[in-house]
Amino acid sequence: MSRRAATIVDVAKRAGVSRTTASDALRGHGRVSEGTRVAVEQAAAELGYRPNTAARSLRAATTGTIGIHLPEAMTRIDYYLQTVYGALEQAGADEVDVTVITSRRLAGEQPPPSVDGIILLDPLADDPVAERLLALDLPIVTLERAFGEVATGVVSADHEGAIRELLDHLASRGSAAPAFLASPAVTDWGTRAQVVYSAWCREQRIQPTIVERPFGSDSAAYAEATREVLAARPQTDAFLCGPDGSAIVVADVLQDAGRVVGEDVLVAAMVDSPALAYTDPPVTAVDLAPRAAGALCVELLVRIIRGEARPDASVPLPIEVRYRASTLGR
Amino acid sequence: MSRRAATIVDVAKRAGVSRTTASDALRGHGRVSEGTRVAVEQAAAELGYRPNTAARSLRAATTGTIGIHLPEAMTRIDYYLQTVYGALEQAGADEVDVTVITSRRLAGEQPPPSVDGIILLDPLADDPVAERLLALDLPIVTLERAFGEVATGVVSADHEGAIRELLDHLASRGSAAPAFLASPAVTDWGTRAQVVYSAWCREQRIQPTIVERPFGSDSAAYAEATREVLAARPQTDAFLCGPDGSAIVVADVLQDAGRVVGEDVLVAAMVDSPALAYTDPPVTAVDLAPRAAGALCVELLVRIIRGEARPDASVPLPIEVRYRASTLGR
DNA sequence: CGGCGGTGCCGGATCGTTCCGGCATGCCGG
DNA sequence: CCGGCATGCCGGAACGATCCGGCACCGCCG
Repeated sequence: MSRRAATIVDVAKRAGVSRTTASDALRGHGRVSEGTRVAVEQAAAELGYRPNTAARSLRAATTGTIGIHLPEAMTRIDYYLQTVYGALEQAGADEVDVTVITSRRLAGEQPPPSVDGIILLDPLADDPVAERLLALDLPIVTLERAFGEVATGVVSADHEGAIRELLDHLASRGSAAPAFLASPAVTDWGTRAQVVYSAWCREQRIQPTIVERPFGSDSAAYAEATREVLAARPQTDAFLCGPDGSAIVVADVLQDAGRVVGEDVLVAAMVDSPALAYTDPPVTAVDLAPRAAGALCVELLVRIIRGEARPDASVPLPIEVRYRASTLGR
Repeated sequence: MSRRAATIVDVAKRAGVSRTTASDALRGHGRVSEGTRVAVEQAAAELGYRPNTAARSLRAATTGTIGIHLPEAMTRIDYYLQTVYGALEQAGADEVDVTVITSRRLAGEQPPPSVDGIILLDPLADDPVAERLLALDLPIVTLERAFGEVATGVVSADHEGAIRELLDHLASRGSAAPAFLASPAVTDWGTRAQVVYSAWCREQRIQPTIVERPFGSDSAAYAEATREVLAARPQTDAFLCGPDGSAIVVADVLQDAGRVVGEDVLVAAMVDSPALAYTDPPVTAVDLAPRAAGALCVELLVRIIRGEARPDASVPLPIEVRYRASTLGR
């Protein structure tokens, strides 16, 4: 804005040394006497010197920035937004910057942003953007889904275990016919959930009831799905709600239909959110620990970039069921 | 990862021209014959050439990246997360990258990320991070609050009008003693809300009832605040809920206390969210259009950076009250 | 035929930082 | 007194893309 920013040469001149010495002094490299170091530091402070990141990146062939991508449909889903913030916090601690790569950003002719590595949040099975990012030949960490062909770090949780825990819990609370409002199989998580539910029903010799709605559907779609289940299978005595935000709608529809949630019908959510603890009744849900998920992704990616972890390392994400009145009664 | 990335020189060699010609051909500058241009483009495609952003930035003294900062306490608040995503979407359209600057990122010794401009989301009155960013002497756009000393672009909504509309609405639905669960005066928005509520009460000759909780409080705090109001002023017949997420809690506490929301007590929220449309009853709220807010900030900042808008330009953000059963009855 | 303007292409320099190697200086031990 | 070595500092080069100015060539016109 005002005038040209100070460069290392300006600092060097002011301290009466060469640019090399100034650089060494500030960076703590090479051999520099104590007095010189102090003089350079003072000169830098006086000039408000800030190293030019572009020059540094050019020289170092590194950017100090990582990219994080989340599928288009997910930008309205609280879970993913939380994940991104978990990542941002960890990135602050690891001293790297984060550029969020939206699908739109990669749609045009523009070259992809230059980053040292990329995090893919639960990539959709056929996401063309994820494909393009994989092709960049950079260190990659994915949340949940490992790609077969390319070696990528993976952070993943034991969703199977959590979902089984929920289903067992519903059964132990007397449910004989739990229905499943499924998230489509376009995410690894969604796919695994469907597989687990089916397997569990088979083991329990229970007739499965699955109703599915597209990813990122609105509340109306979930309401309608609930009514569909009630109409088709009136004996349904529990709902396992997959999509983020669907449980509130399901509970609402059930109450309107005269059912008492927590008493004659149970509701459990596969994705916890702050709201679920304050609905009436509060809803049992799996805390997917999105903040931790984001943080772990960054941590792993940074270690891979720094060569401290194998590029195909795997990190577990602890998740937990929060039991609430919707499955426990009042 | 594999081998060295292709540079413009590699492209030039392969196309049998000089690096200048190659650059001109790809960039559409200078004078290049059609045949040469095609040859260069093909060579670039074959080599998977991607221009080095650092080098380009160094040369151009520009980064093609903007920073967006939101106060620490707000990273758990859906409204701001949505705003960030609105900004990201617009940034994709404007072909700029976005680095999210967390407070933590600026806490250490690390130099701030180099960006062409910065967006400050509703900066807290005394946020040291915001101060540091302002000192960078870059184009700045703020959401809501204009800083006196520094010329910054501003995107702002008519919150006063919206809050007055809510209060008038409550009064027209029979409320004689609306209480205000206030967000603290650490944001411009919070401050303006308190001023409007007080002024409105004075005009209506109504005794104001304000209860305030710190920014980013949890649900328990809002629940306790609600009970505090009920105890102190039992004649309270309406709640105006400031903090994002507080309305659900307030409504819940009121129901537990035997009040019927929408009938003998009204609830209105100053911040809409998807959940509010699906609580029981749905809650009247101001749609603050966070996505649009973020998009407008980016649009304005980009125009300022490109010299197409004055650095102290001001852009209005349209917001709207969504009327629902919590103030309309069933 | 000489000059002139246009076309197509190119070399050098530049952005700011960092690193490699080297040059003085001074000290010490043999 | 001299060789060896450590210390403190510095110049040149390199990272990759871009821009300025210039050069060679061609055709055309007077």
